[in-house]
Amino acid sequence: MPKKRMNREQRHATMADVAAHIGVSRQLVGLAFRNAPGVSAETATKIFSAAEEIGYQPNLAAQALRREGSKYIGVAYHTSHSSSEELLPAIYKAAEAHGFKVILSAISSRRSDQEALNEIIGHRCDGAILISSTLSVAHIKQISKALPIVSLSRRIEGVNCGVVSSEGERGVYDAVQYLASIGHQTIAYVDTSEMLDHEFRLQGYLDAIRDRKLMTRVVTMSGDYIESAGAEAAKLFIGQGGLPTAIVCSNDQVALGLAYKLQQAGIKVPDDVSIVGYDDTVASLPFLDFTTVHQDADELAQAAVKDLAERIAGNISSRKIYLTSAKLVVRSSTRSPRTSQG
Amino acid sequence: MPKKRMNREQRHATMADVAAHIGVSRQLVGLAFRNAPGVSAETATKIFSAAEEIGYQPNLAAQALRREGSKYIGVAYHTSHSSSEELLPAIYKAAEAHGFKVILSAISSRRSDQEALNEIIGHRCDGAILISSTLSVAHIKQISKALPIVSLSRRIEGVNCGVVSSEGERGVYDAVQYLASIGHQTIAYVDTSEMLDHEFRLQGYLDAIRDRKLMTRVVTMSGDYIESAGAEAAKLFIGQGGLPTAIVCSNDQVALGLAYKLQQAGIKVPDDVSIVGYDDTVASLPFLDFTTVHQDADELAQAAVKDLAERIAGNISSRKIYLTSAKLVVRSSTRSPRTSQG
DNA sequence: GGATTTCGCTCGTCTCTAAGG
DNA sequence: GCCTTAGAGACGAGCGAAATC
Repeated sequence: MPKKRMNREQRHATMADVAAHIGVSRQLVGLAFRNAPGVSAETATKIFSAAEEIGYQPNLAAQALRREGSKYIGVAYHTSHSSSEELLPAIYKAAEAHGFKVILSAISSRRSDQEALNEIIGHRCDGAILISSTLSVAHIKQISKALPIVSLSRRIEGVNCGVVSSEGERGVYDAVQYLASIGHQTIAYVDTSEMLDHEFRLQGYLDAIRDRKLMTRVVTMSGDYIESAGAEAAKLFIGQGGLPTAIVCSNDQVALGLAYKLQQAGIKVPDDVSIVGYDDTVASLPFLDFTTVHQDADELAQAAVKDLAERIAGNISSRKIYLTSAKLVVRSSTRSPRTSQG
Repeated sequence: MPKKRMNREQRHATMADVAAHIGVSRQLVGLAFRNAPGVSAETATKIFSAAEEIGYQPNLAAQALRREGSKYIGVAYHTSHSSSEELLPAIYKAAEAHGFKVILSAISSRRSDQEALNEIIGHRCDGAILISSTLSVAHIKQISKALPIVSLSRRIEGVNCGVVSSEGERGVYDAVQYLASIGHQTIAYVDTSEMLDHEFRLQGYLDAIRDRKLMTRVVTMSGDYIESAGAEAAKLFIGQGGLPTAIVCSNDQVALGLAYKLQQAGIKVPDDVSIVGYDDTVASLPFLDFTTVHQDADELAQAAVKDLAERIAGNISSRKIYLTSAKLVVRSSTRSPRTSQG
């Protein structure tokens, strides 16, 4: 004897409940919640206070189903990337400003990009932001036919989607120029080949070194954990004897691993060696206070959401790339090199 | 002249499309996708391959709307907590095993617990897991009337919800006992008063110190960033002269900040001072290799999801607490103290 | 007649009953 | 009995059109 319906107390309130509570039609409640014109101010207040009283919250599934667009933006991101800490809140905010809600879909070693994307499609998101996605170009190309896509932190080519990334070549270039300007002659770079878009940051290093007519010294790492990549790099620098006076890293986590390991070996930062990171995530922690290249989460998020919103509206359909600012922030992990003595 | 309907190509495929494609009824497709009995194996394969071909993905909104239960579990979590990295994938997995999908809802300085929860309610999740929620007891109490709740990493009292947390008192107790057993006499503890459930870990320290008849030395920090709390604690230890031979921290991030700052001051870990963390997040990074207390993300996630699933099924309605294992993992940040010399 | 309110159909799926091969 | 279809009524809200004051 299955009961047809839960009793009133136990189920969630609906528009009809709100309407019945104050004796108006369900549709009128709907208009009020959509801020549609045609609801008198007086009635609106009555409706909202009644909704509050009985604890009404709009059913998002019903809205998404009925609307022509779901008004959702799907965001696929890696739980293990520290940059998400800043990025996700920024995306929430930017999405809200454009009238979208956010559906997060996590990627991890146990949950593939594809699974994350399927969930986004299942929710009928109007568009998706893929953060640091490693899906193949062909695959993203195919997906982008069904759904507007923005690739964040990966400058994918050959796909008609939005591409948003910080201008790594500029940021690293500036960092190297700065180091050279305060007297550094041997400036090394720690490259992490598995990191997306690593090549642009590396290029910035190479360009600056060329312009300054210095010697390049690039250490390329491929570790899983990026902090560990920095630590491994430290071993190489120590082992090879000639320690450079400055080291630029492809990201903050690498810089942390590097600095930690160097200091453990009795090499002081910045006294013996200057270190520069990238991203301004952990670098901004007061006890580290690393010089780094700041990429602004809000700027990235706003560019991504704005482009996506326009794609959803049908105003863009070709590839478009946005490079957001990458600004050198000088803190206490860098200083002029010691004047070499005897 | 607004068009009533997008043309077939541009909208997402539905069950009806799949059915039409192979000339069966829409209902049969529904049965197949629900793995309901009454579909021949042959037909099932035809249906699934047709679905694949035309790119059909079930509309989650429609499912959630129609079903008695949405089969969603909402998870509210802080983007800035590193423990989420492991926990979220573990929750996805556990939820799937119980037939639930996961809806993530981020909490940050720009998005309150309340907003996160409203989204979860809006999706009509059947239950919610609140990770490290700082909502008031009264508030959670109220929410738990509308929705089964599990509090993860916060041992909330006075609310009829599931409570899952690692057995911090045991883990820290074991850590201190271990340090004492290898010869340490002065063992300090860094407490972070703003961290949820910090008191249980502290209690483990106090109990072990009492049992070993040693002196307590607790440094209580209240910083925003927990790595910074560790760094600040380092300053205190250095300033106060008498450095302990071992320091136990309330979590790994504190241990990292502490170790970094101590080494910067020329104090070697573990030669001069042994350090123990808690959580086994960053502690497991190879270059750190900190001794720590491991709390198992899968164990936490499974306990949380299982309890929640039973609450949803109506089998539990009172408060129930699960303490998951907290195991000391000895790595290279601890060793016997130097024998003191004149 | 303009502001306010209501009607009626619809989104895609589930679920139930009844019945056909 | 097996597998399959038909038909119909939800679920909760959106939205164009019609009705009311």
